[in-house]
Amino acid sequence: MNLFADIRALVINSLEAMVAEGALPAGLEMAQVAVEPPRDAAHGDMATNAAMVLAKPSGMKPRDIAIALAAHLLADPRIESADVAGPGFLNLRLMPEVWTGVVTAILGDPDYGRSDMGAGRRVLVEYVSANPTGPLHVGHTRGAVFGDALASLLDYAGWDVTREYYINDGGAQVDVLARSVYLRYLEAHDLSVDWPEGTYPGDYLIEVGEALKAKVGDAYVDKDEQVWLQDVREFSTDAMMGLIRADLARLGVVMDSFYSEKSLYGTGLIEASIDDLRSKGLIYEGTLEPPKGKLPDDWEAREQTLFRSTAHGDDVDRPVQKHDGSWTYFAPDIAYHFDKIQRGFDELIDVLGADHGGYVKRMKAAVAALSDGRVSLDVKLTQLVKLYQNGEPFKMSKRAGTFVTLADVVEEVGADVTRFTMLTRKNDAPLDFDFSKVVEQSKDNAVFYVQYASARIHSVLRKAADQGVDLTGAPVISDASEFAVARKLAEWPRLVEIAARNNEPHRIAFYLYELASDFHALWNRGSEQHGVRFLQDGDPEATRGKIALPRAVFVVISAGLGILGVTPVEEMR
RNA sequence: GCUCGCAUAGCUCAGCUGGAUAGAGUGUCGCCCUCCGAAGGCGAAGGUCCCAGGUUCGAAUCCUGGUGCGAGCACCA
Repeated sequence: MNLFADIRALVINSLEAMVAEGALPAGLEMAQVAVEPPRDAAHGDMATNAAMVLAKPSGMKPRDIAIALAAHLLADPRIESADVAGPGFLNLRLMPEVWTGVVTAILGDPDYGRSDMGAGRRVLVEYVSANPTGPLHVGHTRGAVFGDALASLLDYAGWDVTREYYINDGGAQVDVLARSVYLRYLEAHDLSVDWPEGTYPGDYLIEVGEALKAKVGDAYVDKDEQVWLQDVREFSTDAMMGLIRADLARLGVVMDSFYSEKSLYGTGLIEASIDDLRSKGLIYEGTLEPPKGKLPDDWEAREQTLFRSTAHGDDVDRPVQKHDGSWTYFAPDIAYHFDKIQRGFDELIDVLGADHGGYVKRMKAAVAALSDGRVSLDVKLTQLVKLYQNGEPFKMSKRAGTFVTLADVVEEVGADVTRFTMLTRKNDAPLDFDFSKVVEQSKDNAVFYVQYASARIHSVLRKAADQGVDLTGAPVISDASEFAVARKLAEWPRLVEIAARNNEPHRIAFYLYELASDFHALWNRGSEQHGVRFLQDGDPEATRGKIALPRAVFVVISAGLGILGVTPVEEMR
């Protein structure tokens, strides 16, 4: 059930009835008619802009439309009052039974809030996709949490979701990794080595070097690179992906698939994707203009194979082949997205770090060209995470190879706290992550505040059960603070759709905070008004009616936290 | 120089498809525990929604032009 959708349908039906009886002209576009929660609760339960939206196309005054519409709406048993206000808003107040009905509906439907908005369309969410050269760090963590929650959100809203990790195992950085592991391998043989610029001296490679020794013995000692590079490269990337999978597991992130860049080579897929573009007249040999502003010292005009990305909104055309004929990094990316399209996805979402912002236009151009505009690509950029400890910037060691890892963060504060906290900011806003703050038990900390509501609900239900109360009763609500909670619960399905439409899972986190706030207010109301307390001493039947509402709150908190990948707690520790 | 993102209360941030008197936390100042978990609640004060134009019944939101901050700008990924 979606109360806002139901009432909107009622408004539309009423408007159509007005058309039928000649009170409104035929052929009006109703898409802009909205039914929303009013900003100010004093205005009522819901408001519609129908009269204002239709005033111009119908050539009528907003108030006249609103008054006529109000008369129709009042005939519905759910509508208690309909008042014209402001420039032509129609403020609706719903009958108390409607809110009781919302609570009843939630208790009868564990999937309350799920939507079919996605209509089963297939969406691929690509996220993390960190280079397989080391463990995941904080920046990756945000991308992992965001992408995972977004994927869950879209699933909840009716999309057919695939979660995928693109392994950049085809480029030069993997050679660097292999050489670094080789040096650790030599060290494992007690040989002393130099660490040249541009290698990865991280401690996490020590055991990889030792593992390599265990596998091949001294077969690669004092041998030319061409002997061992290919094998060590494969061995190392496998080891790194093992680390990364373990990191993802710590966070509770489970991918549906890992897609290897290397697997693109030798299959003809790169060639096929470029040929596809060529057949559309979008590939040509040419020379790029030098970049404006500061000119690189070694810049010189070179003829390259270029993709005419400007035909699809990019600023300049992009090279897909270097001057020497080898592919640029962009070519396998085109091929990878070509493959996504061929696998039949209707929508693509790439979650990238903000430092990849310059890459967005060309990739959108490629997807638009390859799919002839049929497949959409939305690129979500996650901004930096700044670490703090007690309000002070958290000092990271500058020593090469050491940084704050995902594992460090999760070990320090836990996966639930990490996930929720990283979703309390919009993806494109920088995030301050204070190790002390995020585990603090105060309402300043959204994770705690929401979990506290969950714990209180369980506390009440435990006590009720101890008193022998049947926990399955129908709701009995009457106080304003109870209706406030019910109204907030009614917004849940609508909120899910808004969040999904915008690909913005942070809205779920903010909603849960608001719901928790209304719940805590209700809780305290019980201090003054014993009649609204959940536990009605010596009256099991009354308690039964009162605990229905917190049970419904928990259904929604549980669903919301589920989307964020956070487990609701039953008690605070 | 160009592109993208951001700019909202002292501070940290929300703000839906354009909607009414722009919200929350924090901080400041008042209240509220004989009572289900006070780890909480209620209230007060606090605003040039960066600036200037434009679109329209209506703009924090959309458009144009500025300002400031961040990120990125051929042959690396």
